[in-house]
Amino acid sequence: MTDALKSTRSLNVTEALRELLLQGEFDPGTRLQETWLAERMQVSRTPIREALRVLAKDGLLEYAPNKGYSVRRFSLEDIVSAFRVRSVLEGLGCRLIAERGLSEALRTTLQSTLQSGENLLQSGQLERGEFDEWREMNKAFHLAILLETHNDLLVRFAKQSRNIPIVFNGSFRWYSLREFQRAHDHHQVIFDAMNQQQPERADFMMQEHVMHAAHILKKNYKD
Amino acid sequence: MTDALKSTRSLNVTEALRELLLQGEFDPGTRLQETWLAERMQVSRTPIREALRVLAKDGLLEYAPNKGYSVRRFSLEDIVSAFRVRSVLEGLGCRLIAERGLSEALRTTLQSTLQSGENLLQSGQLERGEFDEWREMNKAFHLAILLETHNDLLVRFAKQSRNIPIVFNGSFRWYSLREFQRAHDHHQVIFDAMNQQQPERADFMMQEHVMHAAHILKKNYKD
DNA sequence: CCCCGGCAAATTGTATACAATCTTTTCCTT
DNA sequence: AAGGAAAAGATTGTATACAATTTGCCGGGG
Repeated sequence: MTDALKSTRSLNVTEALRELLLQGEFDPGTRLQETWLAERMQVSRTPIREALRVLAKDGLLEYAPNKGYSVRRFSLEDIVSAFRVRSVLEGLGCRLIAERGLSEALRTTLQSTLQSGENLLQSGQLERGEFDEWREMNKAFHLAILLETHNDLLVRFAKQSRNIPIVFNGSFRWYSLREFQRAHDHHQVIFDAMNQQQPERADFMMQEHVMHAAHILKKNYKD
Repeated sequence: MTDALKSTRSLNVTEALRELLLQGEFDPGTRLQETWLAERMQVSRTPIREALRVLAKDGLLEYAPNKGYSVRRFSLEDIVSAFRVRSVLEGLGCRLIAERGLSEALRTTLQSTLQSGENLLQSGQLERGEFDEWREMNKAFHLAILLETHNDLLVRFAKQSRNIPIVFNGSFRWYSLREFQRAHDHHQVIFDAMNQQQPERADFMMQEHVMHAAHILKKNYKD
């Protein structure tokens, strides 16, 4: 029996709370009281406390001994800094893949995501605010590269660097068709560079790609 | 009164346990039972559980719901991968500093650590296995650069990437005088590159510096 | 001999009681 | 009225009791 999806209240609460924080449900600076959360989540303080500690370690909450947890405030500078870190991490991922060459499996996966991107751009749906498919495609592209590196720490850090409210699911809300096209071009060049075993080019273009997203966010984000 | 150093049992246990793990006190794969740890640490299971969860998030322990925690096994490949990640992170740190130029404070700090390195190389103490001062100097050099970036995520990731047993305090045990000299040369070049605002060179040399340490470890580490 | 229910022991997960610390209010002093 | 100790309340930290789940063991059936 495939029971690999077993869980506990503590883990469930952690993910539920994370989602709330990423959605911006709580204003920055808000103090999160354990009893209040426990009541809201319909569990005791024990799993709440474990969740809070984990989320603080993830940088979403701030903690002071004997005083409790509060929602972290992310300045625009914090967010851009996080993008910069992510850019070198994902850049390294591309470099590692390019050095050893694309596996058949990864080539197939990436070509599939590129095709999805192509289709989405043709359909014109992207102008009507239907971002979900694009988001999914984009996530698949970036994650496939990361996983293929087989570098646990790289994957962990790259994932963690996206755990930021408002930004967590991409800044596509501000993308024009032109921007989607540019992102798609980036994806294609990155694929091409890895496919031709050009580590430097793959690394550089991925950094460019990530930092361009940061640039767009910087232009539109009002704090 | 300076009571900024207040703490809790949970935090103390976390750091104590982390230290034990980094020192290799427990064999990889060992299951860490809460009651056993609680007895050994002279506290109840509550702070133990919080510590275990944090250390699992740090990658030092593995966790399975309803089954508990066990000591993670680090293969040589895992360790080298972690070095590669750290190299690009610290490389980015140097790049950022070099781009904006050295602050007077950082220049002073780094020159001080370089002087310490010079003195240690002259004294010949390094051959007698007195690594503590070198370790301290090295840590000060790397940390000063990271902190000056004011990039929280970068600092957090770079610190976290060193949380690996056996390696956590440098692989100086295998350094010959020649190796210490080379490391010192690297430090000087990195400083020079940042001082002359040469981001590319600073980044590259820091990566070289970190990966050279990985190379030495790879040669000597028996698993 | 193997397998596999199922009971018993051990271990983790959760709730709750109690202790320690922090925060707020009160009320006295100046 | 301002300041500040001291008590009352609220909140976090820790221990422990209880529940749920897993693990080990035993015996019966194939």
